[in-house]
Amino acid sequence: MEKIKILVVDDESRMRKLVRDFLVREDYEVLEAGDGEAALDIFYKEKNIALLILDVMMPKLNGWEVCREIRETSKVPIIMLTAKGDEEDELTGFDLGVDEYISKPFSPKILVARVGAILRRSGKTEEGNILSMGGIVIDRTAHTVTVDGRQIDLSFKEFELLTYFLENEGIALSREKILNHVWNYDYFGDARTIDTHVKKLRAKIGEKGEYIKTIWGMGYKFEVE
Amino acid sequence: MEKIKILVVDDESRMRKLVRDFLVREDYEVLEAGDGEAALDIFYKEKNIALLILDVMMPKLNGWEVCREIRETSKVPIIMLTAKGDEEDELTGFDLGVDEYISKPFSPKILVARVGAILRRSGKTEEGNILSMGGIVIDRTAHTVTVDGRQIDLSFKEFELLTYFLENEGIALSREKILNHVWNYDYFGDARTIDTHVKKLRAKIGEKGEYIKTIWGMGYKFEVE
DNA sequence: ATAGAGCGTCACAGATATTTCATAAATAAC
DNA sequence: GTTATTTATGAAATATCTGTGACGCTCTAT
Repeated sequence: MEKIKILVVDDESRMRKLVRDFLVREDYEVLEAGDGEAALDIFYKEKNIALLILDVMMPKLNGWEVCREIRETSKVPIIMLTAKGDEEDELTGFDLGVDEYISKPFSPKILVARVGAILRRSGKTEEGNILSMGGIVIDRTAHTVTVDGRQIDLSFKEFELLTYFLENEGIALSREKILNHVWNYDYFGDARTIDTHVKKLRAKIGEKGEYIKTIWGMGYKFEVE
Repeated sequence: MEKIKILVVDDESRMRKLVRDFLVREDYEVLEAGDGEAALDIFYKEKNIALLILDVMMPKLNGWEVCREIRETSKVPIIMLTAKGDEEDELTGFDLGVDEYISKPFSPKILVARVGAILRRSGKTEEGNILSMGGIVIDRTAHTVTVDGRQIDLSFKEFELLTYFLENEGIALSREKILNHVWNYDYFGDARTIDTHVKKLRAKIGEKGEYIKTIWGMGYKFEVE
């Protein structure tokens, strides 16, 4: 099983190292960025980053700016680090969609505990890695899918696509959005390739295929009635 | 739309009242319990409680015990209130599956912000992507429209057009303006096509079609009497 | 080397939406 | 009231989009 990836962004390498050490001890995989721009680069390039730890004070793009940018396209959990225990800052953060807020200096134990809690909550942790809806069960850890209890074989892309649909139940997804998430964000190909995968997916999940609805002129939507 | 229910548990009624006041102001529905047992009673009896706010120090069952009990059967978000800024307590809490941890004395603003953040995270709050007027509800996220609760099917253009109308309620819109916004800026066709779309829209939304008013010699206006 | 799976592309048919057009109805101006 | 202009309507003509099967490319296991 792959390790859970955490991106730590801080301009002080000493601080990054400190955080990294504690996280690595808990068996996370830690990526580092020294400023906001680098953070965005890594975030978009690297797939499956489970959590961001962002320092507020940084050159180029500060923590809030990175947060805002990321939130345009992703719901990845974000923990903010800030030097002051300033209440206003904290409020700004929650508005932007920050999940946690830890003020320096912090105890590493607290950091680790919060990281654990937040990952547990977002279902990205070893155990609770199951997505289930309308009789479709996706076990991300085992990389298996069952429909009404019967296991079905999906290719890698099909698996990713179905997962993306389940994660966004009830939300209309444009082809572009799907491409950006299931394929690489800089994928430069025919959007119609999605159609083909949707077709196969629908065929493989049988009657549940109806849950994948076509929104004419727009894209698709997964919806369980 | 029903209000979001929050259960506040604290043995000090003064504290409950304080918390309640701030939450009610944010339009949540607040239930109260004065001790752990009462909390469990209410939690199991009442349905759809979206969030628990638990004081740690309470008679009968304390906050940790209530939390453990609840976690046997539910993943409802839990915020813990504790008097001391004790780190050990906080760590205990995260292990038990506490979602947030606020130490007294706290600023009500922070409380409200965290409640908002946690509910947003758990997807219990309807995102602000809903336009509603005079019984017409447009959910941009799901790309659906309901009229008096009944869902209706709209084509892409119809959807865009209706959205544009709702966004500009009470404002007279020239055909040119409509073309520029709903169609492309460089659309190179007959403005009469709007008439056709308006006709269809009116037909599809039934009696509410009267809200789309014709302004003779000028264009249209969406207005709820 | 070969067969097979996965993936992306393409073309075509069928489905659906959009636009245009002719005509009827409504409104304003005189 | 009559005329000129504007809008509503239904139907027909276009345009656009999606579903589908086929094909080729790449990678992997044999």
